[in-house]
Amino acid sequence: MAEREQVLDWVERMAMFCAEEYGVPPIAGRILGWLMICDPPEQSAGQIAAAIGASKASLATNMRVLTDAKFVRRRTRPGERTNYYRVDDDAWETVIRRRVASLTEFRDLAADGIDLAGTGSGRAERLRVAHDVYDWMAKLFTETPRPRTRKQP
Amino acid sequence: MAEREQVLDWVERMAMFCAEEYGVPPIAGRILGWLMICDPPEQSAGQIAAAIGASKASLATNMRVLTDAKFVRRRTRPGERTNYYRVDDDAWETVIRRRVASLTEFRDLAADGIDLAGTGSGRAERLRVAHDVYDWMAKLFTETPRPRTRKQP
DNA sequence: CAGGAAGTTCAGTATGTTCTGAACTAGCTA
DNA sequence: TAGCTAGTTCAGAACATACTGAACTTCCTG
Repeated sequence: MAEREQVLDWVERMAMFCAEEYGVPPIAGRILGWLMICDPPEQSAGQIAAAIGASKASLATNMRVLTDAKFVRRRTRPGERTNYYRVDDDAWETVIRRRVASLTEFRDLAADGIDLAGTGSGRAERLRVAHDVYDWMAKLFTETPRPRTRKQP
Repeated sequence: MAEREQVLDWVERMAMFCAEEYGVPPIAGRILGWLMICDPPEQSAGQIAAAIGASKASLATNMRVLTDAKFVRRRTRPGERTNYYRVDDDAWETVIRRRVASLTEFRDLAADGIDLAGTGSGRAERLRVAHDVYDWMAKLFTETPRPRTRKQP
C-alpha cells in the first residue's frame, strides 16, 4: 500500500475511534487524526480539507468545535489571511482534565444519591460502591504524578 | 419536594449524565439510574417501566442493551414468568475494564502511527506524547491496587 | 479599484437514532 | 381450555445529527 494511502487509513481508524469513544463527528475525528500525523504539523483548512476529503463548510464548523474544545490551536501569520491549525500542545493535558471532571461529576452525583437514600440505608450502601469506584479513579489521576515525557533514546 | 419526586429527579440527572458521557440512549440511562437507587433493588420490567414512564417495547430493547453490556443482571424466579433486573454486582468492575480497553486501544493506535511515521521522526515524536499519556492512564488502572470497599463506620 | 481566495453562515438534504403501538408468542392460573 | 400477563419484534413516526452547496463578507494582491 502506498505511504499516503496507509496514512489516510490510519487517520480513518483514529477518526472512527474518536467518533465511537468520544462522540465527536466523523469529520472532526478525521481532522484530529490528520493533524496528529501530518507533515508539516501545522496546516491550513484548505490543506486539511483536501487531505481528508471534506467540504470547506464542514472544515469551518468542525475546526470551531475542536478549537473551542482546546484540542486544536489556530495560528495566524502576519500579513496572511490564512489560518493555520495544529494539535494544541496542551491537548493531552486537556484530555486528562476532562476525564477527571467527568469522574468527579459522577462521584458527586452518586454522593447526592446516597444523601437522598439516607446514609446507612441499603440503597445508600449500593450507591456507595459506585461512589468509591469513581472516587478511586478520579484520585488516581489527580494524585499520581505523571512522569515527564522524554526523548526516545 | 416529595421524596418520590426527588428520586425521579436524581434518576433523570443520572440518566442524562450517562447519555451525554457514555452515549447510552436516554431510556437505558433512566433504567440504570432507577436500578441504582430503587427499593427493592431488584425489579421487574413492568415496575421499572412504570417508574420511569417508558413503554414496554422500550424496556425490552434497552434491557437487552444493558444486560448484554453486563451492567444489569437478569434473574428469574422458579415458577414465575416475570424477569427481575438489578445492577450487576460486577458492573463497576466492568466500567473499569472497559475504560482500560479503550485507553489501550488508543495507545496501540498511536503506536501504529509512530511506526507509520517512522520512529524517531518529528511526526513520530508528536505521536509519542499522545502514546505516553494514554499508556500512563492505562497503567494507572491496571497497576494500582484498588482498596476494598468496606462498610461505612 | 477589480479579482480572487479564505472563511463564515445558513437552508436543505441525507442519514441515523430513539421511541412507541400493535401484532404476536408463550407461560401461568382458574 | 380460555383468559390474562410478560415479553419480543417490527414498522413507522418523531426527532436529532452531519454534511454540503451557495450566498455572503473580508482581506490580500495585482
